Amino acid sequence: MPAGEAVVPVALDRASPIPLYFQLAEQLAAAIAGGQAQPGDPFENEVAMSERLGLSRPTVRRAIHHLVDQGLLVRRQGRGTFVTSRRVHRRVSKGSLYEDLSIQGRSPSTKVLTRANERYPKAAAALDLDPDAELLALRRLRFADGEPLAIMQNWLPPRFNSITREQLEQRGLYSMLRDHGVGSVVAHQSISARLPTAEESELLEISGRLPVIALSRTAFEPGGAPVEHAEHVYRSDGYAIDLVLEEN
Amino acid sequence: MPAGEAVVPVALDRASPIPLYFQLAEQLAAAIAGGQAQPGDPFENEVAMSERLGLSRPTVRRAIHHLVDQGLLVRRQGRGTFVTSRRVHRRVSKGSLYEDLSIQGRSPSTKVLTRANERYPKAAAALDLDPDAELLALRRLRFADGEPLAIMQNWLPPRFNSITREQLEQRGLYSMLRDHGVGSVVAHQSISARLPTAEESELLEISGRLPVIALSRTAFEPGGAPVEHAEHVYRSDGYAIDLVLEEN
DNA sequence: AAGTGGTCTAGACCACGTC
DNA sequence: ACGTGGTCTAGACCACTTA
Repeated sequence: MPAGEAVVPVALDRASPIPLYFQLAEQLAAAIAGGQAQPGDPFENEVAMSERLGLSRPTVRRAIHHLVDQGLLVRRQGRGTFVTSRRVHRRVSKGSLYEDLSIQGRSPSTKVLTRANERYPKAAAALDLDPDAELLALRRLRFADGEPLAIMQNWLPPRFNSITREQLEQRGLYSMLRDHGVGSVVAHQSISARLPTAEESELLEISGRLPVIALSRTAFEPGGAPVEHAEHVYRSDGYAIDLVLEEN
Repeated sequence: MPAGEAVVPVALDRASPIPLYFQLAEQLAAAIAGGQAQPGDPFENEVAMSERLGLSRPTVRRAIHHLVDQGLLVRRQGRGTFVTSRRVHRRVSKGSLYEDLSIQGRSPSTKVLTRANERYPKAAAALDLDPDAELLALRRLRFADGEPLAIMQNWLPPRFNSITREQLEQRGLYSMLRDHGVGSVVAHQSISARLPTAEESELLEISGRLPVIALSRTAFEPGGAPVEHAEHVYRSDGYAIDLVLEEN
């Protein structure tokens, strides 16, 4: 048994409605994030852990598997389980979809330009609606430290009509969608580049020949129902869209 | 029992080294891909399936969970399991990292411009090597239907020095890495836009004021070892980088 | 009330890598 | 030979949805 083996103290609450495997996974993740288990350290093996915690081995396996999915742990058959190098963690990166801009250390803010019902056949088609259907159209300007950064246009099906300007300013679009029962989504996103239109140049305060990043996205609920169509335009100077991807 | 319930014929080989849950998952996925189970169709419930196939319920659960991860199935507690709308499938999209350009219907080809050992402190730093370390540097030009599309520059640690020009032309970089024992990777990728340099304009045959998409990427093995640093430049007219993302 | 997925147990045997 | 993770079983009980 190596001296550096990470044995994480865990407190389980069997009365809690939170599943045991999830309680365990969260506490192990916290130990890794907190540095109690360093990258490269061997992790306690699952048989020992199940005995120590009074859990069955499949339950412990499930918790560990959860962390492997997030990139926090690596398992090597015949060798053991190890803490991953920090930069392989995919845990945070899932959020990259809606905070995909690198505004690190800058204070972000959003201004709602318009909130209206309008027709836009292209978005309606993406949302599986009649081309003439009225959509909820949102147009927002995104700032970092007071400088304009992006124009965000979103079109939503009529079922989201109850979303107000004030709610958007305060809480963001995807927080609102959650209130409407939208849990997880899968989005198809397309990124390109072009020169800005006159209107875009004005809103983004672009003077010279700076190109913009154009992002088009349609998001779907797991069942396949379209949730949102977005067309965003970003300034390209000093900003980039960061992604964490995996390939198997 | 609804009439449209999808009951997929499955043939399992218990003598095969391929795990049962994986055999089952593959055959169910094939049935969905082949249209035997249509989007929205209710799927056979797991208890019935385990009895029909002579498998334990956890094994069947594991196969189904595998397909849920790929976005092929959705499960609703108390209701059942359903085939997902086609566009929510994440199954294929994993490959988006290395074929992330939409060259649909166009025949791609690659020309190796240079293959050399050189120093490039920025890439060396990304690869956790000494700034003065010699790296394997690859410079390739990517075509679609004979038109130049992208300049691809990659830097790799010395352990990949055995990769030759000929292998690259024929089989692509990531196929080579696989031969060197690199299975899955996690990549941090940054996408921006700018105007091309004179050299880039020439190589990509850009005449006017067309911006380019600049992509920077560093890929890591699960254990955290850096595998590759890439800096790619794409023409932005008519081309876009397509991604499938998820948010939970 | 009935049927579905969600969780959990307590074992078993196998495959792989290291000593 | 030993220890590791990988697979699999045959049950059990709970939570949620629909009728």
